[in-house]
Amino acid sequence: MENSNNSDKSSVGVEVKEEKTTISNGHDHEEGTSAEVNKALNADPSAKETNTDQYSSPNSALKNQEDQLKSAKAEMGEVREENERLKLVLARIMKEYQSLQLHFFDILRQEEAKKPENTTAEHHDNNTNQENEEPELVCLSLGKISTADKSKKDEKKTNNVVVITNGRKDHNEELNGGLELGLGCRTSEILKNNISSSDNSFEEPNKEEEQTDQIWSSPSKIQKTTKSSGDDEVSQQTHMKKARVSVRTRCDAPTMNDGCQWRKYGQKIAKGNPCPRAYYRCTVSPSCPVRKQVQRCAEDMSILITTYEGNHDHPLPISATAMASTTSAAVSMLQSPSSSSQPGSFMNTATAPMSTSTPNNNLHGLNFSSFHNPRLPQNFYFPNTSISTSSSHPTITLDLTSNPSSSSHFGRSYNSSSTCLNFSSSSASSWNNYNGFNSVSYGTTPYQSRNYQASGLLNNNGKRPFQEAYNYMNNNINYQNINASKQQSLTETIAAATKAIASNPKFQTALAAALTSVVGNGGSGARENQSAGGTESLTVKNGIGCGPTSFLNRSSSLNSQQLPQGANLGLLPQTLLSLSASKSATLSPAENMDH
DNA sequence: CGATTTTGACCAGCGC
DNA sequence: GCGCTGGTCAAAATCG
Repeated sequence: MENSNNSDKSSVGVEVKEEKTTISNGHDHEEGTSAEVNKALNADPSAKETNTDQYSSPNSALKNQEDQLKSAKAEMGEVREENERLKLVLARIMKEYQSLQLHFFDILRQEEAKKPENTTAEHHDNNTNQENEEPELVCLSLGKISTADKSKKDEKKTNNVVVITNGRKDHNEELNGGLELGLGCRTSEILKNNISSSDNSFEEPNKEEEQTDQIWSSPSKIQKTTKSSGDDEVSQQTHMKKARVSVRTRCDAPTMNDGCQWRKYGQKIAKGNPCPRAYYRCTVSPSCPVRKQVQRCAEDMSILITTYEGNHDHPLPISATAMASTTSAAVSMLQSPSSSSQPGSFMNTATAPMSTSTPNNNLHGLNFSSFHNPRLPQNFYFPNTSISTSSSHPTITLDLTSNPSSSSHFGRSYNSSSTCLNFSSSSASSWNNYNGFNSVSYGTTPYQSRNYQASGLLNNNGKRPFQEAYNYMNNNINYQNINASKQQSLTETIAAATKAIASNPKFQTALAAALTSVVGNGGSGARENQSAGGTESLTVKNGIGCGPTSFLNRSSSLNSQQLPQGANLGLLPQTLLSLSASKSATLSPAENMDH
């Protein structure tokens, strides 16, 4: 629409210009010699008449030109009017769309209200472990009810919690207002800190990257290791808590192979867990600040909790990009400011705090901006997502362990190692692997030669709405093909995906259920608007009929960053698929893969 | 022999 | 200020 108008204007502009040229010629003619005039008159009677008129009225030529100019202006006016009409139409469409969305959400909420008990019970079960481990942690488990730990400690920290609860009335306002499935966050230290440092991240990619760096840097460590770099940086980082991404997976191996090279530098018995916590640092680059902690879940030894911290300062191996993407997506949720005023940016990796300290985009780990174009936000869908806003480190937990009972696409197997968590492959294939579509062994690194196999990484609650939606996506999008043809136009891919998704009632049904679980549960409520550029909100983007799941979603306002942006393995319920055609065309192959 | 792991010591932040 | 806890350091041990 906009383009057509522009072209119209453009053509009009050309006309006017030509007219001016004509006028100019007329002027020249007017100033020509009488001989020239006579010659012209003799040559063409009609011209003679015309020129005679000109002679009879020296300004007649100009008047003609002025008439033409007027007509051109009138034409321009028409074009403007047309443009205005189109704008009005667009506005009306948008209004209607929003209205329909609201209506849709209302219906979902109503449906959800009919079955709150089941949801509550389920949610509680699924989050038991996390709550025990991390009392301060409030779950954003999509499709589930989050339950805060009842301990006094938790109560004291209520204000620091990010909560997404089921169908709370107080969330309705936000929901209605912005059509967002925002991950409400109240006075979260994390968000505040991060947001404060990344307010502009959506507008200025470069700044975002810088901010990201700050965010992901370890304050204490940096103080030690970069004292020479300047007090300013240190002080800045000191008050900025670094974000962490914790991934819970079922894994028999001592550690999960995420494709990166790690060296163990310490081990401790942490309070409340008989299992020692191992500390690893990235050895790909001697100066790489990335750390990870690995610890078994006290309640379920089969669950491995891997916590990533910091951002890589070096290119990452392909095998490491998948996990990086996942964590980046998670971090984006953690770091990006929520904003009900920012439709379309639910889980946008572009807002993640990953910084690209190196020009190389192959960063991994927590430096997600690298793998993906920082300017190209990406959305992800994580099955179980929790955010801990402990004062020390904002942490987002991706629970990939859940429910063994499920089946089908999210199938996982605890007992066998046949279902692999393949971080060595591309994000696209990783997606498939997560869903049990593929079983690919990890790529090995010099020191991690074991063929680690993590099973049951995906939550497989077959009844979980978002998962169903996600399943649908997997079934309808050939990620493998996408991966194989990385150079394929992303536009085509997205278009195909969009078409498939939007046109399929099954997906819509799943989506509706997903919305119910998130929106209907008041998922948008708890989170306050942290800044204008918020990207944490779950936004339902229009068009494609792909509401809350903005897997492919991109919001123009989000294009900027760095946040770590990424990809994914994870399943962020909120982000499945909100497409913007105009943007999709700009996606890179890497992103394509991710999607 | 170089890289990694182990493990006790040390340090810093936080709560009381 | 003190104790607890998390996190890191670094020497020694181990591995390939």
